[in-house]
Amino acid sequence: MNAAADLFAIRGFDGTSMEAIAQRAGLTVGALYRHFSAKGELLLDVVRQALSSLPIAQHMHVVSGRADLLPEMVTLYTAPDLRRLRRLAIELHNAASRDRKVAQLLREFNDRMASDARARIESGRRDGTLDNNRDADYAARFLMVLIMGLAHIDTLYPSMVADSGWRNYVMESVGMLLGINPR
Amino acid sequence: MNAAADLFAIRGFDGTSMEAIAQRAGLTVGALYRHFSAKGELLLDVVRQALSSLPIAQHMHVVSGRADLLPEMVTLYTAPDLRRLRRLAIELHNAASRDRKVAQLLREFNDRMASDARARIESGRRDGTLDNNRDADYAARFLMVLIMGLAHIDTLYPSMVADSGWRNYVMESVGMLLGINPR
Amino acid sequence: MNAAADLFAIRGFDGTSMEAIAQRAGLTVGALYRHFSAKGELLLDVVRQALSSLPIAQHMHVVSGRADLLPEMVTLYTAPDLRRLRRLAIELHNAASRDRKVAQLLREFNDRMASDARARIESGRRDGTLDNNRDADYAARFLMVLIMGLAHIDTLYPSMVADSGWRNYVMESVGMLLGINPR
Amino acid sequence: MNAAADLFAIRGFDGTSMEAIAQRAGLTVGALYRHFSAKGELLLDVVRQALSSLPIAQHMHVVSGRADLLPEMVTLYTAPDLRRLRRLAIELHNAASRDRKVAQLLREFNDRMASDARARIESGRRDGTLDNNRDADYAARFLMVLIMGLAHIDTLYPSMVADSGWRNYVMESVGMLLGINPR
DNA sequence: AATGAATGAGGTTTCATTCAT
DNA sequence: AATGAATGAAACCTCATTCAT
Repeated sequence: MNAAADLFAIRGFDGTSMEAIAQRAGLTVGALYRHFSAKGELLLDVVRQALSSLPIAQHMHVVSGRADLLPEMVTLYTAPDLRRLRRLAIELHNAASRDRKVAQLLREFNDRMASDARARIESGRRDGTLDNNRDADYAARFLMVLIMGLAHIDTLYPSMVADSGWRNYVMESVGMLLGINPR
Repeated sequence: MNAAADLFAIRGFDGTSMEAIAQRAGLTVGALYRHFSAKGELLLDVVRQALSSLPIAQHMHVVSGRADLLPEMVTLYTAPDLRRLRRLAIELHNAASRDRKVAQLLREFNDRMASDARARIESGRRDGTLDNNRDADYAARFLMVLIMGLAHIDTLYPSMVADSGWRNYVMESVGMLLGINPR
Repeated sequence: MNAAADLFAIRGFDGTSMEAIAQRAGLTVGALYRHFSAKGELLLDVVRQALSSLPIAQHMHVVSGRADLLPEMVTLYTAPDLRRLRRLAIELHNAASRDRKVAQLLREFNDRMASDARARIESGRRDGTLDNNRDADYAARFLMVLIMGLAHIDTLYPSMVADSGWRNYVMESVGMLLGINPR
Repeated sequence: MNAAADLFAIRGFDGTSMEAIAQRAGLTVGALYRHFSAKGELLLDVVRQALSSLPIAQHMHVVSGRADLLPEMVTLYTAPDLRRLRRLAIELHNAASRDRKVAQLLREFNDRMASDARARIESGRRDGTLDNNRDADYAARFLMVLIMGLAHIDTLYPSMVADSGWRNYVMESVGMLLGINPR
């Protein structure tokens, strides 16, 4: 599964052969088929694992409720060492537009993430961390959209990946959008 | 080329056969090869045409300089009838991560777009349309990132596509980020 | 198609690879797929051709109506040089029990054959060639069943294939069953 | 072995995997190989068992010598609940045309059956049950051929399977062929 | 005795590309 | 310029068989 995730991220689903996955995993193709009934099934499993290992998903479980962490959570996606993760995220969307099941998994995941973000925003407003009355649901989804955009940073502006000024700009922008109160 | 663009958007580059393209274009495979020396070449041409037909590119040529149009330009990407365009944009990024030449085309295009946006922002500041001192270059790129995120709206939140509240939210947010002055 | 028919008869459908068919036909596998969309389709076409080339089918078109030819028509199936045809007939039944479409083709064909035989029997009774009142429909089907049994002669009793006494016995038996009048 | 016989009858030899047999038998592939050295060996054993469980074979042992039972013995093969048996019989012939050893088993079996039938016919003539001078050996083999034809009744004329008029017709015909005296 | 993961060879199918016509 | 049959190299998948446990 690790091998598959790697290759799907590097070469895409269509560009990755079962042979290649098997080789990278140190097995034969037949062996692969004992564990995954089809290539599509393997993708599905990779998707499931990838989604739950995504930084936002991790955050959601570990640190609950705090709104002031949202800017950091978004900015996380620009980290230089997450390049593969970004590719995989895009690949997921790609697969989703071709495969019903992947699409559903993705939709469920995104809804869950948006829900969490929204809850944080609403709680932030109650405790005064946030000072902004714009629709919380839209705000939450806007953040997710932004994250998805950031996943393309490597092809859009490769030079930004290592640019700390850019990271600050992103954080600040998210803060503005949500209306985070200075300290 | 139109047929190819359609199919690349719907099924992806790998998922589209030369046979299928020929059929949709109303000719045969052999004829296709008289015009394009290889499938990759065809992709490149499709990319070139697609990039120049993208709404931003159009805007750039037609209406120059005005900063207050930026929110609209971004929001354009959420229109229900541009679904195929969004798919194609993503597919381009996909191709770029596999193909050097596509990657270069895309980089050049994005740089041009960011330049234009930046010029608008700077001009907006001079004439008072914008009231904001944050880095203009980052701002321009941020908009491009956002547009790319919006290209994923169909898989992220299909229900938002026809939601006019959402469109307003996006416009408003872009306005906030740029510091557009209420006229 | 000829190559396929040969091989299906010799090794059966499952035992015949597209590679083998291509080789025998002097082509490559890919070329085969330009003409037949799948192995099953090829089988179907072979079946169609085989059915219409079957001796009974030929007889039906050429010599119509005469009842006194029925014994010969049945006995035909024991001829030494029709071994491949017998194998193919059995293979058809085999395929029919696995594949819906083949089953339907076969059913339609058998019904047509039985109809023809029945018409001959009824006409034979009217003109006095046959002297027997047993149900004509059952009689016609019984002949078809018998033919199918004779298709197994090579595995049942290989030595009978070249035995002219046996051929006479079969003809005589069919005559008895139908009540053919000694001229 | 029972599981194997079932599956061979339903899906054919080639269409049945060792995995499937193991599963249906409630064990694993490895276990299967402890009992049968190869798939072909398993087939051979299934064939042996199937042949000895065939109705004729049973009859032969239980009720010996009587000629007047022959029509019933033949007609037995049209019973609605013997569908699987008919499929298996055909499958045996199929296997025989591919596998030497199966072919030999089948030949021996058929010779034994024909011998028995012939003995009954000859004894029937001596005791006056049968009134017919045609060659007893041919007659016996003709019955076997007929039985084989009846094995195809499900694909030839499915509607006949439950038709009691048809059963009578078959019995009567066999009676005629053998010259059974109305008691 | 039994398990079930692993192998390796083979099967069907697809497809970019070529080429005689 | 166009056709469409043909090629050859892959791709996905299956399966009889083996073998460490």
